[in-house]
Amino acid sequence: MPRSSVVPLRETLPADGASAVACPRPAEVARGPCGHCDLGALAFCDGFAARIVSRLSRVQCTQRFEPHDTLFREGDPGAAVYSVVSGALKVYKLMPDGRRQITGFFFRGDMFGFCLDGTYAYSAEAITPVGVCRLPMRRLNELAETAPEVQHRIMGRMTAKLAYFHDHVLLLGRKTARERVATFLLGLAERARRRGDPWSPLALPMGRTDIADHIGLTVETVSRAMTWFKRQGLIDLPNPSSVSIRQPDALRAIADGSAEV
Amino acid sequence: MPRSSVVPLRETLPADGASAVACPRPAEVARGPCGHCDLGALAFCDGFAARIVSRLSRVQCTQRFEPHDTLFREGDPGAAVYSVVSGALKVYKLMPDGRRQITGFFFRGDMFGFCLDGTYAYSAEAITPVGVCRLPMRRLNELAETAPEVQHRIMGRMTAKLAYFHDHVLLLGRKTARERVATFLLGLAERARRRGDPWSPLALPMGRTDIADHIGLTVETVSRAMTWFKRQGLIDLPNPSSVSIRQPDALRAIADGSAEV
DNA sequence: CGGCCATCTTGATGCAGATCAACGTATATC
DNA sequence: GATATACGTTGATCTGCATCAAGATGGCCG
Repeated sequence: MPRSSVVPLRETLPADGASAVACPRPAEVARGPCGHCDLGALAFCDGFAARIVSRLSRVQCTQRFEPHDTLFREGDPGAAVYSVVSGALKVYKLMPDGRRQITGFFFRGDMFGFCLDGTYAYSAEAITPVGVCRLPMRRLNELAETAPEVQHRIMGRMTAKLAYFHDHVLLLGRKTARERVATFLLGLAERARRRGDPWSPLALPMGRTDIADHIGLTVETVSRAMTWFKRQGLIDLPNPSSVSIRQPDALRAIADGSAEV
Repeated sequence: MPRSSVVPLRETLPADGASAVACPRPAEVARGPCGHCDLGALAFCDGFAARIVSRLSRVQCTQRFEPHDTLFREGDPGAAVYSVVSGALKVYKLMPDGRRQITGFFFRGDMFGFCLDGTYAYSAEAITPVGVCRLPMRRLNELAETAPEVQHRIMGRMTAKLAYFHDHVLLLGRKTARERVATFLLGLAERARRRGDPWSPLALPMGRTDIADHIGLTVETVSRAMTWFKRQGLIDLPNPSSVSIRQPDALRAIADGSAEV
């Protein structure tokens, strides 16, 4: 049995922890399509007709969470989807003995929280301070009935997530440790680039343990792979939470499994 | 590097192989919501208004494939989604060196073929003789604009697939060989039960190599796990392509990682 | 400044599952 | 019925990564 991080199954923060500000209506954050966030083109509601934006704006609710806060837990009734406004968070499943699998990291512009049978199949926890835009699924469905573009956008986000899972399943099922780490780093860099964040040096807000629990390895193996890349001159590690990608092509070759090494 | 089945990267059948009958319009199969299949409540169009069913019926196209036929290949322009009418098929991704990851098996009532940027991110191949109902994505989107129930159903299928991936990623990232095989067998049985097929003895239309390439193991390890379950009296293997689940609870305990062994 | 704690890295060792190698078993072909 | 071919099972050995163990590094707080 692989070790994973073996979460002690202790109680984490209640989902409605004190640090979660409940739905402040005033537009306190900044400019954006609906006035509630500063995501611009990354916002879920970007490009929608004014009528739709205004209705979304009325049903949405902005929340903030601190590191280690739990947004919701596996098994909770799943009433809403979330759009990340700022910060980073992770979504994971636990096994009865504490083995953990992180099924996704989410950043500015990402959406998560889709669920089947009205129950979340996984838990969500903030990594850094996080701002989210919470959209009740019921309201979203109502709105979507008369606004095909809403449905279309939701489906687009879900399709992207499905594509990501196909890749990740290939990674977990068939790639070696170094291939996994290389793939992970390049994937993070690509996502940073797409949302307009610096991708080299690339920020690694999550710890080594989280990385390990995402790509099916142990902390030690992740660390060794990183050190090896560094010694090969493929990356630089100015500090544990950022990476400079020095030779993207070489890293890409490793990630694809086409490297000669 | 795990061995996987190392597909020789040879050319398989062209996607429009001779055996694929192109869109016979007459309702040749049997009774069903739209008259083109006999899926009943499993059909994509089940329960839709007559107007919708009739429009779906006009844009759909029934195809048949023989074992080893390729429906589409990774990188092909992705113009349609498929609903399985009969038979079994698999969807997979390849690495440049031939390592293969099967990302899903599909049976009667299942849908697949959702794709991002109009390009399939994976290949699809028939395992047994297969009948599918092909729905052009463009037409489906048009229809969905005025029929929220269509959008809603598509989203439901996608959400189910996302939930499956969360579970499968946990399996691949954190479960042992026996846990994986137990989980796989129970998952197949559950799906068979839901679609009204016999679940014990359970049919295994796919070979051991396919199973291995789905759950991230080698054929030998899959075989050994099965033999072990058999010796423990948890299952019976009347022949390689069917399993009788003798002790579902014990198997479930292993699958969950809560077994004492 | 110094001690503490969490996190990351590095080294030594062990083992689950991959690999290599036969050997059954079943279906197809002539 | 003999032969061939694909697939599944079983055994022996090897190895990549997990595990165990111990430093290094750095932020935080008294």
